[in-house]
Amino acid sequence: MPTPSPARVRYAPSPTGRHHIGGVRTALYDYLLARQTGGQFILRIEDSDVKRLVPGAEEEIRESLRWLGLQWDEGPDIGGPVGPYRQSERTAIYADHAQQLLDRGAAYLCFCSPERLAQMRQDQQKRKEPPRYDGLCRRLSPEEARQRADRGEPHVVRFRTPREGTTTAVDLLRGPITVDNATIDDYVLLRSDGQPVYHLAAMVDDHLMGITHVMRSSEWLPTFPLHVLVVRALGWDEPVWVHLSIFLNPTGKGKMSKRQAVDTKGGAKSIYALDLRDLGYLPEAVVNWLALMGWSYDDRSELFSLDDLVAKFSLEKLNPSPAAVNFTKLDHFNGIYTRGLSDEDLAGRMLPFFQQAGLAADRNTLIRLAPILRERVRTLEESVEIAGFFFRTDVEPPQEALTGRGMTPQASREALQAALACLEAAPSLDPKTLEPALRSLADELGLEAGQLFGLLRIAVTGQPVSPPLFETMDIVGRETVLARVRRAAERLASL
RNA sequence: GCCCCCAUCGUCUAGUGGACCAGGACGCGGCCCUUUCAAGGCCUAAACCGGGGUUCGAAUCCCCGUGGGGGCACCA
Repeated sequence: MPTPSPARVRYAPSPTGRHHIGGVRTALYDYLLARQTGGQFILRIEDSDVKRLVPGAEEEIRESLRWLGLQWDEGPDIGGPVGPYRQSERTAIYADHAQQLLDRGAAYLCFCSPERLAQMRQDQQKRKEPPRYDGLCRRLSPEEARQRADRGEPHVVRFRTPREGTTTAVDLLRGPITVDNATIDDYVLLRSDGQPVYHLAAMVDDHLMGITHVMRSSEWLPTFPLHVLVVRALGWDEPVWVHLSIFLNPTGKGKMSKRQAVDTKGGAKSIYALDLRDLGYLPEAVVNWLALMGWSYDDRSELFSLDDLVAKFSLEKLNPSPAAVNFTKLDHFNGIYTRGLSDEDLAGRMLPFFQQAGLAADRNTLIRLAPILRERVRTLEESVEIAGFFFRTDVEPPQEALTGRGMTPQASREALQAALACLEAAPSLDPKTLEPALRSLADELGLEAGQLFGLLRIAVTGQPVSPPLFETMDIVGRETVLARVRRAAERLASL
C-alpha cells in the first residue's frame, strides 16, 4: 500500500451552543485521516461572532472530544506552531488579508447601513427576486471609498464577485460543482467592527495553518464556490474539499434538531455528545456508531474500534447522501461493547452512575455484579434501574406483585415460608447447592419452579424482572435475603 | 421564489455495466434455549423513486420528471 502524505486536518466548531453528534462525526473523520496519514489533527475555535458566544461551549467541545478519545495535536489549549487557534485572537490577520483583497480590487468597501440592506431585501422579496446585495457601493471609486472611510463612516468589506462566467468548485465526494457567478452574492468578508466573517476567516486560517483537507458539513455547499473564489483571489492553492452529509432526524424528516431527537421506541435520546455520556453510553459505541453514519468499509464488517478505524478509514468510502440518526442502533452497539468489557472495567464504569443515584455502591460488589448485569444493560445508567436493589436497605415490592402467578395469597405465603425454612437451613447461598434444593422444594409444594422462583424474586429484589435469582441472592447476602423473604411473607399474611 | 446537493429494504448501508431472481446490519415477526428479563442460536418478511435513452446487457452511465434535504445574514 502506498504511504499517503501526512494530512493536516482541522475541526473548526463554533462555541455557540451545545456540542452535537454531527460535529463529533466531523471531528472523528478529521482525527482518523490525520492519524492514518501520520499528519496532524487541529482544533480551531471559530468564535469570530462575539454576539453568539455561549459560555462553557468551548470547554464542552473539548470535553466531548476527550471523552471519545479524539485528542488533537494543536489547539487553543495546547498551542502549536501556527496559532493562535481561536479566531477572536487573530483579528489583525484577517484585517491584513481583507486589505490584500482590497488592494487587488477583489473586494470593496461598502457603506450601506443595515437598515438600507434590510429594506432592499424586503423589496427584492416583494418582487420575487433572490435577495442579494444590489451593488450600490461596488461602483464607488477606490478614492471616494477611501475618503469616506477616513472620515470615519462605518463600512464593511465585501467580496467583488465576478458578474459573468461560471465558477467550478470540486468536492471530493460529488465531483465538480459549477455555478453561474451571477448567482453568487457580494458577501461581506469583514464586519463594520473589524471582525471577519466565516467566508474570510476560515479561508485565511485553513491556508495559514497548512490545512490539506477541509472536511465540513454540506451546509457549506451553497457558499462553496464563493470560498473557492476567495482562496483564488488571495492567490492560494485549494485544499481538498470534502463536504460531509448532514444528519437527519430519526424520522428522516428534516435536519437533526434538538426538538425531534426522540427515538420512536427507545424513549427520548439526545443529540449532544456529553448527554450520551451521561445517559451511560460507552465512548467506543458512540464512535463506532457515528463512524458508520456516512462511511462504510465493506459489505460485512461493522465493528470497529478507534484504532481499527484509523487503519481502515478512507475518504473514498464516504457517502454523500444524508443519513437519519438511529438511536436504536446505538443501543445495539452499546450492548456489544458492554458485553465485551471485563468485570473490573464494567464495574468501574457503572460506579459513577450508582453514586449519582445516591446509592452506596462499592467497586467490589459491582465487580461481582458485572457478570450477571453485562448482557442485560442497554446503558450504564440502566444498570442502576436493574441493580439498584442490591444497595438499598429495603425493597418495597408492590402489593399486587407479591402473589405468585396462578396462586392465592395464602399459597404464596406458605410457599415463601417453606422457602424461608429451606434458606435458613442451607449452609450457604451458593447457587450450585441452593438451586437444586429449591427446585425440589417447588416439586414438593406442587409448584412449577418458575412460580416459586418468581415469588422469591419479587421478595428479594422488589422487582418482577431481575438478574438471575440465585446469583442475585448470593450477592445480596444471607441476612438481607432472609429478612426480605420474611417481610414478604408477613405482608402476604395480612392479605 | 432562486441556487445547490442527494436518491437501494422502515433505518444505516454493500454494490463503480454481466458474478444481483440485489448482500450485510439494526429494527420487526416466528421458532429454539430459559426461573423473570436479557443474551445467544436458527428462520421469515422487507428495497434498486418514475419515465426515457446509451448498450448485446443497467441498481450501476446520460437526460427529464418526481421526491427528500440544504442554503439564500455585518451567523457559522
